[in-house]
Amino acid sequence: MMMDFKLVMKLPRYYRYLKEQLELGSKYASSGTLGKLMGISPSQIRQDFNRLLFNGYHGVGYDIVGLLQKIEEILDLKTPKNLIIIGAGNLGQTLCNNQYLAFCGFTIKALFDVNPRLVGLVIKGLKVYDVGELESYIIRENITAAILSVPSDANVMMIRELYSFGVKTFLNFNTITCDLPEDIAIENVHIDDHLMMLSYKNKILKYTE
Amino acid sequence: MMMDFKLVMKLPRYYRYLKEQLELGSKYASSGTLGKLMGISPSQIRQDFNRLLFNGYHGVGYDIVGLLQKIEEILDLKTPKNLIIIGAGNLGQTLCNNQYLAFCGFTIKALFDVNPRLVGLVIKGLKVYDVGELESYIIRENITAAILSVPSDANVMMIRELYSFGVKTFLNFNTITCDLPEDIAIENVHIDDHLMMLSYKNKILKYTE
DNA sequence: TAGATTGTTAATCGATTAACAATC
DNA sequence: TAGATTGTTAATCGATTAACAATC
Repeated sequence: MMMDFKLVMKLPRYYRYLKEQLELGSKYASSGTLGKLMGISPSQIRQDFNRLLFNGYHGVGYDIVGLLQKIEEILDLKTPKNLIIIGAGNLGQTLCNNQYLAFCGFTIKALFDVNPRLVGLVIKGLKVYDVGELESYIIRENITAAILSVPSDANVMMIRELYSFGVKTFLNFNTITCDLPEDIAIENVHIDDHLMMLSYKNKILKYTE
Repeated sequence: MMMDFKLVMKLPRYYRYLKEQLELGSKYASSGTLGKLMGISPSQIRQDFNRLLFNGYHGVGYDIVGLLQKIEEILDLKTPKNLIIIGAGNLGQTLCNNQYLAFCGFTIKALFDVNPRLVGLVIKGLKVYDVGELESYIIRENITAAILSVPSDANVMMIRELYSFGVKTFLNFNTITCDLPEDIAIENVHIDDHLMMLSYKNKILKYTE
């Protein structure tokens, strides 16, 4: 069964709210209470969970743990995936601390950089290698995913190189304007878009008060 | 006239593609070519631009510069806004280099941190102040926006404090589960959601090849 | 049992697409 | 003029909401 992408895109948000409810001590979440928390209608929640083929209990609600597991399964969060971070600058170092990487099944194996001053360092227990060692390292350590935290002018070249070494899954922070191969899994974090929306929200706030 | 939020949310993406076309030397973009580039239908583009009250030229297309200006106006990108960064760690330092901040009208005025080792430093030409100086600085320098790059446990407290000093516009990188005041403009960057989607895309790629 | 909430069908709403006359 | 593309109306599609019998 192929899951509708638009539904899948909603799952991380559901996951966050459900996790919170669990941590607050709830065992079940009803579409009513969850809907109020998330600002969506109970109907929509029931429709969505139905499409996940996940059943609740009449008069009670949905089992939170089961639902979290269901989402973990769909998103494949519990399958281990070896990942490297390209670029050991500030952003790369920030990501070394990210707790969600491990939570989503990504194990950071190493950092890579072109800067000889950074190569050889150990950051948060992770070695920084020269990008020249990428190919052998990727094959040796079975790397399947990479985070790009390099300057934008080096970004696409780096993706192409990694792709040629067999890495096809990328978390990307730069705007990409050219075409990439079809068989790539790329997730883009568009900080620029967020800043534009921040500007808009700031404006609306200013004009409504 | 109130602009539909769902339409506004599409604008940053339109903006990126239009900017690219301009830089490649085009003066006009037709709904056909733009649609092919963006993977959406020409009809949808014409409908959207119509709703922006922006007219094209029959047989030619839409004036790119004019359209960019229209979007800049709606998103209020050209109004100067004074911003501070809370947290001078790796993420805070990364953001000091961000070119889009200035582009969206945000001027970084200073950094703030609790760590005495960082206070007093100058990073990318920006002074790092102690958080104790927040109130006076915000009033003196007319700060209206802040980026939160602090550990998640300090995040909400920091927002509340800044809010009490009059700052109501925030770029936030942590998951917030509690309620915040109504009159806040907050834009959340959910790295955790992106990582979950990356995991899903990785899975789909694996199963389709 | 009474109360609460699900599961599911049907109705509504909004967004996307199709179509084509109008226009440069 | 012929060709291209817009502007706009109508048709379609999908997602959201409403409603309520079924169920625990």
